[in-house]
Amino acid sequence: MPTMTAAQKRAQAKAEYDAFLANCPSRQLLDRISDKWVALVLAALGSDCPHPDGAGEPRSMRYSELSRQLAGVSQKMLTQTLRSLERDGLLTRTVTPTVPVTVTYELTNLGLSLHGLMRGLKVWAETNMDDILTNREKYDTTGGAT
Amino acid sequence: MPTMTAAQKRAQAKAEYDAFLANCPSRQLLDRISDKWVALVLAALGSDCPHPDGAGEPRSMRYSELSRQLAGVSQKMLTQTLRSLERDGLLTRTVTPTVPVTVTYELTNLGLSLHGLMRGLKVWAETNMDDILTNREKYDTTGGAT
DNA sequence: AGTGCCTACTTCCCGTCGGAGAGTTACCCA
DNA sequence: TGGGTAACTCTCCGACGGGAAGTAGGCACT
Repeated sequence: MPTMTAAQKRAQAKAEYDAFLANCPSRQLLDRISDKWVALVLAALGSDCPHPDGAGEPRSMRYSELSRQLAGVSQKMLTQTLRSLERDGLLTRTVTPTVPVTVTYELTNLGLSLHGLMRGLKVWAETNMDDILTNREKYDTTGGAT
Repeated sequence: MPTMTAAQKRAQAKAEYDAFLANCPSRQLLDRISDKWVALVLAALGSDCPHPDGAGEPRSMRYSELSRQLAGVSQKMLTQTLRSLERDGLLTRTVTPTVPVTVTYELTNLGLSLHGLMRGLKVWAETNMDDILTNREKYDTTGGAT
């Protein structure tokens, strides 16, 4: 690939994002979205469960609502996760000056496109839990006691 | 849930797996698969790229091969990740007593079912990298300097 | 015989990250 | 003035990940 304009190079670079490479930006992105709380936040911010096949529409949720739904998340991690997702443009943060201030979060279109995958992960985990548990038992019994 | 056989309880538990609950086993599973290295290992252990639309067949790879492909992974994390994936029955570990011992890893059917999702994540990251980068710039410029 | 090397780990040290929980701000109402 | 609530923010600390060096054991070369 010798003679090439900058634009062409850029276009090719875009096409060549490869998360397998340590220094590729997409690696950092994959790292960020490969996160328990990111997955759960994105899964939560779609419809609850009405459309198991379709992706589901974005659903705006309040901070406290998310905190309740994602049982066990610390406030620190929830805030931190939401901030990074907002920064990446996956969701929007809206402050409404009500009695005590109300903050709502809602998926953007970009976020919605990830939502499908994340919901897929969640569903996969719930679906294959039994198999996994069985495999673990087998592994621990068979190979565990060397 | 008073009178119930163990089998009934198990059946109900299966139906009620919900990764949103902190104490649900599927939460732990989601936590485990929401991992940078897990995602990359699973993505790597499918065909390289020949069938961008189809999932791709499982491809057995050697330890050193994985180590090379997943640039930047520490041996410790690679071993650790592979072990946990083996324990969960997502891949098989095969030791061949060749010159220096050769260890190959290959996806099981269960692993293959996750492979699709992981590849999806990786592709998503590579595809939307530009948007994300743009959003970050915008965010850092707009909201960064309060 | 001894030295070296190769693969696939394992061990140790240490910096960073996540969890727990208390504190803070801002506003309204009694 | 005191209390209550939502959405954080701060602090401490233990656990986890990365880097690098050490290990096993079998062949190959000198």
